[in-house]
Amino acid sequence: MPTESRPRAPDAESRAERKERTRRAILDAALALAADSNLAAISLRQVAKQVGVVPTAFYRHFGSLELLGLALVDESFRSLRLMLLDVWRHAPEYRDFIDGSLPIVAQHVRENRTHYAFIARERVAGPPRVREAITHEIELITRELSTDIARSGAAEHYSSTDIALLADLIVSFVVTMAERLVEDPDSEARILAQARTQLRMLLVGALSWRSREPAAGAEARDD
Amino acid sequence: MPTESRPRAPDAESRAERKERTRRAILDAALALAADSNLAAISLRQVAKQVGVVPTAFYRHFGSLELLGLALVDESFRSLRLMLLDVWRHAPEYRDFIDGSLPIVAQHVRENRTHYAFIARERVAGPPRVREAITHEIELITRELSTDIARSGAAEHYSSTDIALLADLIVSFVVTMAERLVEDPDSEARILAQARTQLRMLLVGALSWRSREPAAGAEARDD
DNA sequence: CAGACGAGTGAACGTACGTTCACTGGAAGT
DNA sequence: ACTTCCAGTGAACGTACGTTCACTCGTCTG
Repeated sequence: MPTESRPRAPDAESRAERKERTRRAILDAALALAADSNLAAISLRQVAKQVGVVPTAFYRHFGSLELLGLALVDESFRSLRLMLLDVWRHAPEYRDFIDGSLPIVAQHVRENRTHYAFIARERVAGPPRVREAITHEIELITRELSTDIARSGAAEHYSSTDIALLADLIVSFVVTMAERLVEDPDSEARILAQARTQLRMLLVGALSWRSREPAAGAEARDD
Repeated sequence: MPTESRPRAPDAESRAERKERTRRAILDAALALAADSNLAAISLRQVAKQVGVVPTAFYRHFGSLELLGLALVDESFRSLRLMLLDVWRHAPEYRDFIDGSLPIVAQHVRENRTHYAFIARERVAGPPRVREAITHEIELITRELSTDIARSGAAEHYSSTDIALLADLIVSFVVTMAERLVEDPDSEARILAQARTQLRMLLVGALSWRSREPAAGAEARDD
């Protein structure tokens, strides 16, 4: 039996399509409102008004504002992880890692500014469940970076716990950098240039801190 | 002429004293409410209720919630700077710097948890003016750390701009650490131990990243 | 001692909030 | 064709919000 018995109108949307469209509109409206600086906790009614729908309709899609927040966290980190997969795949060498990865991260922040603004805000000021979800996602990324560092063999003389600490150091720094890019998008070039130098300070030093002789590429610097 | 013409009751407060007491109570109540996880923007009425005063009385002390926020930022950073002065005075050597300074910072966070929680939250989620004030204060601290690093001669082969970047790296890291201490006070020991190692990774490496031979104390490590 | 001052009061305003409930009307299922 | 389903409606609820205003009444001042 066919799913739709009367596919008369070719440009018409199915009921499921319309629902998904409204759901997306709610997510986007929530992001847009979260990007505005006023409130950390966004208002259900504001979201509904922006979507052009009555407040009650919200509950057809999300049981509460908190669940909407969790959905946004999920969505934000899904795209972020895709980006990171791409970064790590194309970064076998550390000199390349910094110069190659930072612009990709910056581009992703630029193209998903509302997501990052939401995450940055809710990470410290959101409802507890949302905060926990964000913290957990960042921990997962740190863990993945740890295994990636270990697999790359860049830190042979590191214990596994020290590798984890190094990964945490890098992730924390990038989180801070992303926050700055969100806060002041016009200064992207300056923020990136500074972060490039700082990450090099951090990595070149950290990768040689336990060894007596410099690690591979540690003393290579030409500018 | 005496300020008080009839000092009859010895335990009675002057009008100015009572006003100051209420002002302090408002500041404390606002901090206590900001420590709770619910709202980034605290409510004037909640503050008044906690103080045990009618909402209108608030305006005798602060023109708006934003001005109250700015007062709290001021107060928080005043005590923070006093602590930092103490830290920097007793840290002429870098090995000592880490082991000596981190516990002091941790103690200060522990003893002023509500202040730090307020700053951490409002830094990214507060009203724009409050956010700017916090950013500015942190920049001032970074600048002071820069001059302190330069004066100490620890980074002779650094350009002044690179010293500023190093200082920013350190301050950003400590801000992140403070946020974690606020979020999870029970893990203070673990957070501190990890931060100790990470700061050593960062500093030992960074201080030698431009020089061919290791900087003073860079290779000293015994655990 | 008498008047000015000013911290705190109490009522009232308009607005916005989250959530509930019964409902409508068109698409989906049979 | 007839029924079921369900995204969206609209009114209503109780509560909380920031801000205003005229006021009290103890303290300070001249």
